[in-house]
Amino acid sequence: MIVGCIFATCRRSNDHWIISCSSVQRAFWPASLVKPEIHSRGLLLFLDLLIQIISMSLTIPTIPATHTEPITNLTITKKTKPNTNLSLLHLCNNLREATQVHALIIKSSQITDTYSASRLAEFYAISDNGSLKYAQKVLDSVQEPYTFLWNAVIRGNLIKHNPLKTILLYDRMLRQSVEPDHFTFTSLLKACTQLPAPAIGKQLHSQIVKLGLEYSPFIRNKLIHLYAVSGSISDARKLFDSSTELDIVTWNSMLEGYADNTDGDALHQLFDKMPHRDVVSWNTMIAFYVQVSDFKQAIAIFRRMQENGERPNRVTLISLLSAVSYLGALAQGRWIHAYIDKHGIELDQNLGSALINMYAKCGCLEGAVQAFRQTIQKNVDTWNAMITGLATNGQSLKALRLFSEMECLGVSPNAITFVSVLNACSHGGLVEEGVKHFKMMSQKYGIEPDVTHYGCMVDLFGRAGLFDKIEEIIGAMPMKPDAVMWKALLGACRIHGNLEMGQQAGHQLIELAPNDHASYVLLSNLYAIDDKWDAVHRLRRMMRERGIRKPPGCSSIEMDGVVHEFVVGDTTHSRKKEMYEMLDEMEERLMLAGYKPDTGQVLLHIDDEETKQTSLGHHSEKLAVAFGFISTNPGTTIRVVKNLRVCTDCHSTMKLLSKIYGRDIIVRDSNRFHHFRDGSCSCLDYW
DNA sequence: CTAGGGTTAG
Repeated sequence: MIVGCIFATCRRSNDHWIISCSSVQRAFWPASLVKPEIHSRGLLLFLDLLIQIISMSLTIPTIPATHTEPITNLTITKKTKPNTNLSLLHLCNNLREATQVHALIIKSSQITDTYSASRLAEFYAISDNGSLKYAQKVLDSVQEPYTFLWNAVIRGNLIKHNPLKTILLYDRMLRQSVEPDHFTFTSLLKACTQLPAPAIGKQLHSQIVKLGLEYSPFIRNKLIHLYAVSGSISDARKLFDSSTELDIVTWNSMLEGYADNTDGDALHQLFDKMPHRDVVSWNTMIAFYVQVSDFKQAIAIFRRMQENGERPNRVTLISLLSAVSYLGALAQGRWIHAYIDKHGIELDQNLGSALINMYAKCGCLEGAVQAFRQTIQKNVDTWNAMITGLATNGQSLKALRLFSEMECLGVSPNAITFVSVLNACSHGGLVEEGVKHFKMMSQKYGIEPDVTHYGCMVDLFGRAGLFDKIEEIIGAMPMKPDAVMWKALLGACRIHGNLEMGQQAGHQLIELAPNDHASYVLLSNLYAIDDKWDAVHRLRRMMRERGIRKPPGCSSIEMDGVVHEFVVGDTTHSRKKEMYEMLDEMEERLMLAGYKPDTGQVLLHIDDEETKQTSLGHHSEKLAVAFGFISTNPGTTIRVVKNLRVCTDCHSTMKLLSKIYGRDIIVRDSNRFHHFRDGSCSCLDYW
């Protein structure tokens, strides 16, 4: 694109460059190349010209293609006052280069010019190759900094996630009698929202009113957002209602306020009233329903979004994948993956991790591996998602192998990585590996274990029945055990029949999580194994008195993109008759295979042995599997998601069923995955 | 002369 003529001379006057060449030589614009005369002044001028052209501060004359005459003189004019140094700033690729330009600006005394200083400070503050330290230096070095300069540094601190500094800078700005404008306040209010510091926000609001800036739509939207998400939803609404012109951001800010306050009714009302909706509006709705665990509604909103012709973006897809993961709705998850591929959406680290996580939560490791491969730019989150996926799906050794691979590639693990790795060890019964990695995290990577890591160790030792090790680790850790840890211990005591320690753990757990039904149920299960029915009844009574109810067991299975849910003894499904026939057949074949019902964990106080059995036989996961059997071709993998932990009877039943019917059955319970195949389970009968 | 708003996984 750059042009001129062969052996030209380059002259520069105040606001333009002239390239001239002798009339003998023909110059073509814009095809031929420029070769300036090699004398130093001409060369320098020419380089200057090139830089200006690259930084686009020049107006280059266009010459029609029909022009065939030789050109002897070209005049290139400047768009604005030429400022080579500042133009260079935008060509800087790293901080070193920027400081060199900074030096040029100082050398040429340009730094005393407030405009140049501002642009320099802005570059340091905002750009990726910048440095807040240098921005601050520029601010400090200028005799009389003015609003723009302050705004640049303030905004820089906000962008680089330093909201507190942002507000402190504002204080200094006022002391130096620099008047803030609406740009200043938008940054400041955002800082207040991030902190959050609603009280400071209120003070700012009054200053905004004093300065007459309250009618700026930017400021108003930020204020609404701040009030809405920091608990003053009515104040937000007041501002919203008093606004004369509402733009889409105003609506979305208010919408997000209701979402944050989990006020679904107000949210929906507002959403329905919106004159226009954009992708953010829809995303807010979807994220809200994911947040309140109404995943079906989240997907329903997405359907509506599509009907309205709004194209989903990355955020939409991530929220949606999260909903699909919870539901275990693999077909819908696959649809999203196909959508991503079809629209050429690149798997960035977030979307990639969300996709890996979705496949893993649906018990589909092949999909997870594919998504992992497809994510080109992997970060620690990508690796974590894959390691977690392998660990939760019972592929402990593969998880550990992947961890080593990650280390080899020089990716630094973080605290979450170690949660996954330790989980892999505990689920796989790899005590030594677990201990090794537990030590590694602080010794090699300087990551201090938190309560979740200690919890993993309790799980690890608990599974192996090493109760003295557990006491050791609980005694040595610098924090108090949390509910998760007590649950892990209680689980271990149940498996190994350690009534005494289990009792202790159970009571600690009930004290720590008195409103969690699982606390009572786990302890009750422990008692039930030992036939301590008195204790079981006491716990039941305690639950009743405290108004704590065990939610009904509920299992779901996805069929042709529809999620079917079943509860114990469900009789509402349209194919109920076939299902119950299938259940009878299953029971018959189970009996033939030598199955004996395990009634030990029927929590309900049912005396009649036969009723106990029926109640067991109709546990929701069995219904879901029966439905799966009658709805799919032989050999198809059955994937079930359960809201509670699977009981021992269902567990042994599933093992047998997988063998009898020659089917892989994958059950995700509230705690982990069970891949049943050919009579055994990936959890190795420990959960 | 210059700039700016809302949504994101594990």
